[in-house]
Amino acid sequence: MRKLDPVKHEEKRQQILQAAARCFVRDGFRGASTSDICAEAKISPGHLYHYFPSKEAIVSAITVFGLAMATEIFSAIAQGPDVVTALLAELERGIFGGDRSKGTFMLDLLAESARNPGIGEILRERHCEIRALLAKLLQEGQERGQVDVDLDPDLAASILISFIDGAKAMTIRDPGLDAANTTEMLKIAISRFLRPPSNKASAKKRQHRGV
Amino acid sequence: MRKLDPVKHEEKRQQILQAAARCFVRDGFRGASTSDICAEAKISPGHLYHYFPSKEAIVSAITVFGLAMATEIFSAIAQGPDVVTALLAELERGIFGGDRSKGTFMLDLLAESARNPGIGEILRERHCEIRALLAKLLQEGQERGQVDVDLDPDLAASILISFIDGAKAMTIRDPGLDAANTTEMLKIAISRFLRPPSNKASAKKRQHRGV
Amino acid sequence: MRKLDPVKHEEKRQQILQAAARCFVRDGFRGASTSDICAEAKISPGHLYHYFPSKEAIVSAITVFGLAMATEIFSAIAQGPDVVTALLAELERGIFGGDRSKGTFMLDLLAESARNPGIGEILRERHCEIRALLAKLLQEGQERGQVDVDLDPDLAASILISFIDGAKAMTIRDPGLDAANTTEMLKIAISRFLRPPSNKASAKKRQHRGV
Amino acid sequence: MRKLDPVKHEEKRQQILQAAARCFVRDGFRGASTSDICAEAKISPGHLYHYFPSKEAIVSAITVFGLAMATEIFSAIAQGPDVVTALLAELERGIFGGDRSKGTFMLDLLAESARNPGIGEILRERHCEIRALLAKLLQEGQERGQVDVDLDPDLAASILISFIDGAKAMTIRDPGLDAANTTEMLKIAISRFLRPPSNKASAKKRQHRGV
DNA sequence: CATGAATGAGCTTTCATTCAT
DNA sequence: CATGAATGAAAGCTCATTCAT
Repeated sequence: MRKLDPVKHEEKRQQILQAAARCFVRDGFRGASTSDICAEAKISPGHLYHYFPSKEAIVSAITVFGLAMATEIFSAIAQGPDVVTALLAELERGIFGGDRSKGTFMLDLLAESARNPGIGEILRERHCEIRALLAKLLQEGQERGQVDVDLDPDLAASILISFIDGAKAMTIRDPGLDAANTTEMLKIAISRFLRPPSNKASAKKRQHRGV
Repeated sequence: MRKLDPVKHEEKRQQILQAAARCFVRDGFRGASTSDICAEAKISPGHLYHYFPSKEAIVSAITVFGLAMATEIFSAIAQGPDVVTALLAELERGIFGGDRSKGTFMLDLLAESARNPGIGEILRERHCEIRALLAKLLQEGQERGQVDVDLDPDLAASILISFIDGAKAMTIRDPGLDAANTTEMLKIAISRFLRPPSNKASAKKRQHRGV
Repeated sequence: MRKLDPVKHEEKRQQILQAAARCFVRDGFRGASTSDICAEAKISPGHLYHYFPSKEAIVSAITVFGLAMATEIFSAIAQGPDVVTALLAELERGIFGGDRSKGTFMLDLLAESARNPGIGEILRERHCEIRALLAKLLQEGQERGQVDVDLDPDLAASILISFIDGAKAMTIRDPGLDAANTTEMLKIAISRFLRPPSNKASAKKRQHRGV
Repeated sequence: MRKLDPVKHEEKRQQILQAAARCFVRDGFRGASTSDICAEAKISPGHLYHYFPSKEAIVSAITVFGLAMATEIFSAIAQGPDVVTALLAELERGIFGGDRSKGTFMLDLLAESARNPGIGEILRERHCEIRALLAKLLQEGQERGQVDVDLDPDLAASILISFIDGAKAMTIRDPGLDAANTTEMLKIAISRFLRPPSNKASAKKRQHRGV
């Protein structure tokens, strides 16, 4: 009669993780209790510990999951023809569109990562993946002449990711911001940042003059 | 009959606030308990409530204080000759220099602001001040021909602030980043963003083409 | 899958309620702490909140329970042949008999009701029930000629209940009172209050003279 | 310069006591804190202990004071021509008139007396005084033929006081009660209780028949 | 006389976790 | 697999009281 189906087990685990994600997005890692998660997942408190050894483990799993999704999104972006266009689509979709509390969740995750070594390590590992993806994209852009070859792809990727993180903060600091205008301005910033200088020589000169 | 030193009271209040700030920087708003704060401030648990009516009030006061400091820094920046230089100095000093946990604190504050209406309001009010300061700086830059006149100063200011927020996240995502290289790259990003297009006509064209 | 015994849950709830009742009787609503209740019920402090959402809820439940018992007692009284006899039996049993601290509990409940709106509402609702019961009893007495028909049953019932409340205060004011003598005297007071005037005409006259 | 005027000291003590009384009437003995009392009396917490060694002492003093007032009132009553009239005047004034929270205060005091030996003793002592006053009044009534001589004055006095206590409970149980109607009904109850039987012989018979 | 700073025990409540069934 | 009873530490906060000035 008993089913020790590992597939079902994993399925349930995922359901709980989804429920936990909703709680964390809503109330933050500290603000959401295991009780909240159990209620959201419609399971008993004891049962939660059948799938996860601790709340920390849930937080870790969510972190892994959340960043895996980010990686996926960036993978999808990588299909697009143009880095700038792709990044902006992501910015518009993920930050000004729909549920802004996901942005808050990311900030929460970052803050948690800075204090919780376990989470921190996960973040850093996954960040490297994402950065590598973006760096590769930039490199391809450089090869196609769309991106300034003077920019170190890894470092530029880090900066671009920081722009995305910052944009999440922006919606909190100033919720009244117009999405279209802001995206347009971000587009200018990013495209100017990446675009090769019109005059190749000027790039060198600019660095020397320190503008 | 004599009213005993309200100065001393304020002094102690500030001491407690400093202690609370250290706790919040270390453990976050949720992670730090009133007990922790009392221990750090070397006072008894009951005495804390002689100076603050609730933990929330302490969080508010810290938020006000922290953002007032940010405003001050930006006021100081405004003295410098050049927006870009000033912003970069701040980025280098505040983010890569010294105590990076202050960056984490800011992310915590942002996340808290998104969920705690009281804190949110404080943040938004102060953000407006800071943004206005920066916008004025940009406007002056535009008048001096240092900044692209096509950029809306308010919106550009918001974006620049988001870059600073993002940079704080960057140090968490990638603690190994070299400060000098990263600052240099940020300098490129910011200066390219703000710099007037070499050819004035091209600016107009850009808008028409919608690039 | 199986829904585990809601009967057991209710049983434990009742046990805790009994323990709380003992604490409240002993120390009053304010004087008894949740710790006291937990100790009396032999459960851990956290577990109390598995059964009741707050101390206030326990107070409410106890109030409901205590007044339900009072209603029952009055229902039982209503079986007796005679209002006066029944009331006196209750007075003797409940006030001078056994545990006088239950009287104190009732005074506590009354004082709490005056200040705590939630408890107040419960008291008033239940009081109406009890008063109605007693009023019906009086009406039947009037029909049988045992009770003065000039007395408004509702008002007279209120007065009789106030005599019972007052009797509880009496045992505190003067613990040395002899139960038999006092009951006898109360019997006189109540029976004279309710008994139809020997001369029917005099009743009318009394009202005209306003004595 | 320093005034160790014992008169002023006593004056201040009384002021504090008045303030404490207002707090206790409003919030009860347990519900009112020493802080509340200090705020109401406009003194500092430390200063309170210059006049009273503890909160308990304040409660005691208030108890003494409150019951002294009650004694005074009954002394005043004793001037009137008729016990029943006097009692009713007091009932109407003190219970249905003005501030009903004073009734709640009395119930609080009774409950406290049952649990706090110190307060209990004060109550019982003062109660004896009041009862004696009332008993004397009743005795005089008996001598004048206004009161049934078969009633033991002390016991009847106790019962009458219990009616007053009960009336205080009545206003809590049923705040909508009409003062005039209720007073009228109480008048009937009290006057019938005390009034000498129209036929002296019938009194004896009544007791034997057990009506 | 008077202030208000300071204490520390205790309050109600929450929470992550464990255990018996 | 699943429940929910049970725990105990810790949270934020209040309070009567003491002490230095």
